[in-house]
Formats: sequence, structure tokens, C-alpha cells
Amino acid sequence: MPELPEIEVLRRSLEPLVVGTSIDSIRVWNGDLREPVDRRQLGRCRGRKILGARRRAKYLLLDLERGRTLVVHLGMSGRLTLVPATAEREAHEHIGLYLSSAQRLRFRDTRRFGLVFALPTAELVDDRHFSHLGLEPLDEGLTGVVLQRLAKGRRAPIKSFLMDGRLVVGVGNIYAAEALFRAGIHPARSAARISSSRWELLARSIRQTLADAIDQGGTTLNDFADALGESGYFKVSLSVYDRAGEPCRRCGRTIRRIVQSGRSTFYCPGCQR
DNA sequence: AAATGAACCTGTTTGC
DNA sequence: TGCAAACAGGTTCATT
Repeated sequence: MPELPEIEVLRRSLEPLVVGTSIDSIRVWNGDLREPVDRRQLGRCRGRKILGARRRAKYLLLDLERGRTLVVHLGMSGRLTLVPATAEREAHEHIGLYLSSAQRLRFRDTRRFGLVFALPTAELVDDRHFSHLGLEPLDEGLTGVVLQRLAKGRRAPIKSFLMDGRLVVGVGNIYAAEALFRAGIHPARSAARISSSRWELLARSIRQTLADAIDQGGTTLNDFADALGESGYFKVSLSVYDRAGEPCRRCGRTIRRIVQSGRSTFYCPGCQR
């Protein structure tokens, strides 16, 4: 479900609800995720107050008292929602964080591509999950000039470039397609063969697309929801993603679906060159 | 080094 | 109707 906008929406919805509460206890019903849950390490979060909620790439970071950070990644199908502490365990609910507010932060992930772990806050930047990550697209550092420099010598398609987390983070399959549509760039075009002016346009398009999606609560295709279970509305604004066979809203040509690196790509043959 | 495909999972949709 | 194949928002590893 989740690309940068969805995680950011989750972060913003969660922050006012949990900051200031303490983690009273932690229950791991099923520690079988992308990496096995380290119950011991997670247990060290117990008794600590939640000080803030940050985001890095598609990771949600809950900063705790005394220098620890709880990290959550939703993978493809993960959800993190706040429910009453007494709520029944639901199907595929892996972990419950019982808070001092008598609520439970429920992590559930059907496909188990997600992650939950904790570590000293100071070790975050050097941790293997974070140390190789690229630019945050909403930061000032993401400019056409910088992107073009990163693309030097890369002949892979621009869509693969955008989805490579070592270069730019947070842009997944939906928003790569949408940003390229907005910039009028064909997804199969080699990254090395994009002009300076189009790199500037693309940088702005990425930022605008993500910002718009955040404003509309993210994209709910099947089951994305914020901390209170609310769906996002950006789906109705999608220009190309999952619209194969339908007419382009801008030029009327039929949206196409191709496969790149094993993932579906959607684009308009009229608007994107 | 860069690029591609497969793998990790379960649930839902599609097509014969 | 039933069954099997295809497909799904991500990341990482192995192989060219």
C-alpha cells in the first residue's frame, strides 16, 4: 500500500494521538515478518514515552524516551492503526503496542513484507536499513541539477531510476508513473537521455505529485488507511496508474500498460515522450 | 558498477 | 461453477 505519501499521512495522523503516551507493554503474536521480530530488542521500548513521529523514506520512526527509536515499515500490505486496548486481535495482526492511553497500536501485515524493530536513536543513520538511502523528494536538495548528476551514465529507464531507493526515496510504483505523466516523460526513456530542462520539470513534478497525494490523504487502492482507519482519496486523481485501456483525461488517447523490471508501468502514449 | 529477474508472502481478480 | 494463473503499494539478493 504505502509509498511516501501514505507513510506521511499515517505519520501526521498518528503523531497527535500517541505523542506523550507511554508504551506499557508489547505483545508479539507473530514475529514472522520480512525479518524475524527481535522480541528482546523490542521489549526495551517498554516503559518509554513516545516523544515524536518522524518519517525517512517509507519508514515510520517513533522516537522514544532515553534515546531509542521504534521503526515500522509497512511493506506492501502493512497497516498501523490505533484501536482500543481491549479490541479483539484481528486476522494477521502481528504486534500490539499497548499504550498508557488505554489504546493499542496495532500492526498487521497480511503479506509479511513489513518490518518492526527498535534501535538506539543515535545508530539510525548508520543502520543498514538507512545508510544507503537516497534523497528525500520533499527536501530542498531534490533539484533537476542534482537528479541529472545522479543519472549520469545510467542507461536504465527513467522509471527504474525513480524507484531506486539508493537515488531517490519514497517514490514507488504509483507515484513514479504519475510523476512521469505530469512531466510528460515516457517511462522507458533512458535516464541518461533527459534534457536539463526536463529534469527540472521532473523534479517539480515529483514534488507536486507527492504533495497533492498527501493533501488528499494518500492513495487507497485496497486497504491503505491512516492511524484511525480512514482511506485516502488520491485514487480519483490518478492520471495513469491502473488506468490501462481508459482514455487519457488530457489528450484522450488510450492509457497503456507495459512491464518494466517486473513491475507494471502505466503511461499515456500521447502525453509522454 | 549497473541492470535485470527472482525471491519473499497471502489474498483477490481474471480468464479459461 | 471451479480452478489455475496472474497480479498486487516494497525491498533485497543473485546473476549477467
